[in-house]
Amino acid sequence: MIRARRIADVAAVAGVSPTTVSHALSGKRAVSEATRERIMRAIEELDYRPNLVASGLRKQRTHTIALLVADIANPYYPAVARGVHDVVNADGYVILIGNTDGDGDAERSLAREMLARGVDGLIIQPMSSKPAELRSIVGPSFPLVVVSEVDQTMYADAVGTDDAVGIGAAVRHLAEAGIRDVGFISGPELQAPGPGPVRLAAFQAASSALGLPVRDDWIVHTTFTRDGGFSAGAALLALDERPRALLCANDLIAIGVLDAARAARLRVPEDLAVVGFDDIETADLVSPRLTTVMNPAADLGAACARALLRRIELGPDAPYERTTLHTRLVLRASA
Amino acid sequence: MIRARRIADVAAVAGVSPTTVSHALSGKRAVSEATRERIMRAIEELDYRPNLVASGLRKQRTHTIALLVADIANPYYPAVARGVHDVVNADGYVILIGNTDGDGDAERSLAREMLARGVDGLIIQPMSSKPAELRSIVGPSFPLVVVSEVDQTMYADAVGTDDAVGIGAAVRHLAEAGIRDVGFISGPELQAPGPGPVRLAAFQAASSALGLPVRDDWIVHTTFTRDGGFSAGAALLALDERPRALLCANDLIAIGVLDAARAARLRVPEDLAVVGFDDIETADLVSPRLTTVMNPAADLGAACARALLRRIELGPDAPYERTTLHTRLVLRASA
DNA sequence: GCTCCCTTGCAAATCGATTTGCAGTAACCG
DNA sequence: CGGTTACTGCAAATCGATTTGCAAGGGAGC
Repeated sequence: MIRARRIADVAAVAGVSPTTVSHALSGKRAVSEATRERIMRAIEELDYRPNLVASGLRKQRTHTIALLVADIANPYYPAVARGVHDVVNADGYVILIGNTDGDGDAERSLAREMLARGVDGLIIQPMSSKPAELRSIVGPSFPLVVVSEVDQTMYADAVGTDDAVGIGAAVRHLAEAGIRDVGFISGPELQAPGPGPVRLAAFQAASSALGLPVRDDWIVHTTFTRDGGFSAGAALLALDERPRALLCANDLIAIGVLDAARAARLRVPEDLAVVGFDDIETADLVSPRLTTVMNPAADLGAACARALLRRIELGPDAPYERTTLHTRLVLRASA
Repeated sequence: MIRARRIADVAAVAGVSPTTVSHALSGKRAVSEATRERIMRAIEELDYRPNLVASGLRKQRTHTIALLVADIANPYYPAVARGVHDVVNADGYVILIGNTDGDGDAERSLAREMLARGVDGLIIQPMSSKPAELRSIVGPSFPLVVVSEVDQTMYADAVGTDDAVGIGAAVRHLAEAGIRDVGFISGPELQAPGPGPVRLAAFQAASSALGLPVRDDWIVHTTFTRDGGFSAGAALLALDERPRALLCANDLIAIGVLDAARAARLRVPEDLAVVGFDDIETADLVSPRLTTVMNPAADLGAACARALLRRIELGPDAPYERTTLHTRLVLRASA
């Protein structure tokens, strides 16, 4: 087995010390043009690639960042991941990815797992952990970006979307169509500020602002999946008094509701209006095409990545910042 | 700033040497029950977590693997990634992910980038690089799993799907419905054995096996996207003699073809039958529901992960193995 | 010609965990 | 009671790159 090349091998071939090779590569100290030339030729010849594990140990910088999402197989997150990837890759970083399934223990243990591997920063959309907990896990000066609808700049840099704006537009749109009996299907019922509760609160706020009643029995929690939407939707549609419209905390739930409506032989939007959230690609492909709130996933990922790189560069003393991206209602056929 | 705890801190608190702490943790050498107890208490008290960068440097094992896909935002790959994730996570591994966009240079440079970070293995679905090239990059004894429709056990462990079986079933299905004029929309035209060319070849083989003509002007290449499918489909449908059915190298292309058919005011499947490949979730949601070849993405990811872990455990001397997963035709409404 | 500075290079310490060689103690046997 | 074995523990070397302290050599200035 051929051993990987070390910096010492390069130094030997070039006839200099490892120090000089390192300086030639990093530019931390001047190296004569002739020497640098010899070193570069040696590197070429040996196909030398610096060992980033050793370098990471010494420099305490691995050029690796961690991205923790609920479920990469959920259609919303890949776009986020891609946004992150493209921004950080351009700066020579690679991504360690983890799926938490929205579980608080998994979030915390994966965060620790990543930290132990010396990542330079962490991007996470916490579903069950509080930002303060995460901050205490990673330590006070570690680059941490949380995705959150509410301001978290007490604890970390934050990136989020103005979900309330999109939800408000959706409620207003329904009200203008004369629809007052609106239900809401949220995500799992959790303590921490995940997207479900935030969107639910926005729905309640928008409704009362318009003087619309909010019925507790028309507010249900389920998983962020098509199946979850189907069963929650079926339950609501089986009520004696059923809502005339359903707002859903994400598109998968909304698509499940479309299934449920079809199963209940209800016409959409005539009998039941359905509004989703996220505007995943599929939203434009289902029948009827889904009216939904557009959530800029790739932009969000890119913004997170930029916030993280900025923090890595600036160090821990600069004040935390929050970036807010905009949502908007996309009118299609389902409402 | 609070420094992270080192093994020396634990040793000091427990009143032993770092050696003993390491042995207590790894079990490589016996440690008396009393000592182990003290060490564990010290670890608890200090919230010590071993630095995996240092450990990785010494042991040459980072418990990190790399996964290189064409585009994580493409709906097929997240399922693969999830399958890989769940299998390796259970063994304490985390995943470094990279998007190659099917570009050969990106594949090779990302592979090197990952190697420099000391990953214990690499899973890749090469779109433009030959397995032999990849093997030469990673070195002869490095754990490498390639996803490929054709056997690659000359160079690496391989996992693939029997795409020809699914494509054959699709062609036969069309033939049985009396459809002989079939076109094929493949992926980008590349030298290496990506999924596009393989599926195209399977189509040609299946057609001639059934004595069906294959017209070159009904075979086109495009990107693996909905837009690609739309423009390629529109071009084919604008021909004077247009095909009666279109097989597509993936579902996104097929969905784009459905768009094109709608734009050309053709009925599907009456005027044009459309068959996709992959069976992504969206395939069941479009209108008409897409007939497609099911490609077991999560299973594929899991199989890759198992193959890689097996290779890591067995070492380089065991012969390369190939795992083949099965595709099958899913009949829905579009063909 | 002498001093001072600048350039360039090297030896050695460092990052944090692992592992090998060596040794001290206790227990056990005949 | 001498000798062997088993059990524990430590000091030091190691993984590979980076960085600091030191110094040699050459050139410039007076």
